[in-house]
Amino acid sequence: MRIGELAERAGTSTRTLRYYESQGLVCPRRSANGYRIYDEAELRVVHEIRALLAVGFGLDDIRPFVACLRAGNSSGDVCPDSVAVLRRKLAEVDDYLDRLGAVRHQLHDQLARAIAHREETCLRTRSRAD
Amino acid sequence: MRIGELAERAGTSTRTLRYYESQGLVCPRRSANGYRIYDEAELRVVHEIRALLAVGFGLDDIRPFVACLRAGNSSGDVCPDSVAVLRRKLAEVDDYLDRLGAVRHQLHDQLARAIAHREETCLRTRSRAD
DNA sequence: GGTTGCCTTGACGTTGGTGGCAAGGTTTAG
DNA sequence: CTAAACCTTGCCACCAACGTCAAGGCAACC
Repeated sequence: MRIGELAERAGTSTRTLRYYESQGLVCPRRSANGYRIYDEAELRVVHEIRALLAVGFGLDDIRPFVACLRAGNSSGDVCPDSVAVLRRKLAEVDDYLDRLGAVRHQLHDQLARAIAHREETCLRTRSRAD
Repeated sequence: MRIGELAERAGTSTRTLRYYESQGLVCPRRSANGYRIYDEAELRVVHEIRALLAVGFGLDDIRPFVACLRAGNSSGDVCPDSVAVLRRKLAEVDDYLDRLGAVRHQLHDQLARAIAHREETCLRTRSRAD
């Protein structure tokens, strides 16, 4: 399979696939004329990459998962390095959830105060108009 | 007050203040030699900018708050445009919290499955070693 | 042999909020 | 007089994951 077909089957672009290759995530062999040739396993690798990217991982975080798949495992999750990344990412997400909750709280209060202030001003304006 | 003093008092850099000016958020007058001259009100404006940036706003979102302060209000929050931005941002944060919660859930499951798979494999390996 | 459609590499653009440097003018202190 | 400490404008670098364009090679079909 050449790059165009892989891109279509993986739901991405040829540019993206070449980028992943430049980042060492996929390593296709080349045909005599220099075209990239991919096998079915690479399709699964690209799917893994896309899935993890969608969750919010960076390409660096994804590298262990790809290595795990390429080592012959049925899932990219099961190798120690992958598990370590999963743990770290879970902790990061928990941390971010906390901070975002605090921001939500602050925004909520700020909004409530602003609205209260506006209604108060509005009432004063009306009473002056009476 | 000149740019260096304002930067120090606002806890930021001169580079940043010049950037805010290029974005139309602060408009200092100039002394005879071309130096930027800021008054105390600008310090409060910069504090407002920094506070909102810290919450995750972009400079575009902040513009109404600065205009509100500059219109003579004691708080940048109380003008209609500011309230609209606060509402929108609160909705965005709520939305992001939802998605991040879903991601957390998925990560948690993925991690649990990976660990279960590893323990299972480990048991099989041990039983073979017996 | 010309067109079409693949493929190649290379290089620049995007987004936001700065950091850093260059090359120069100003002011103040010693 | 000069050194230090300000200030000015302007431009490049950064991070990430690509998009987009350029200039060209290769393959297949009419």
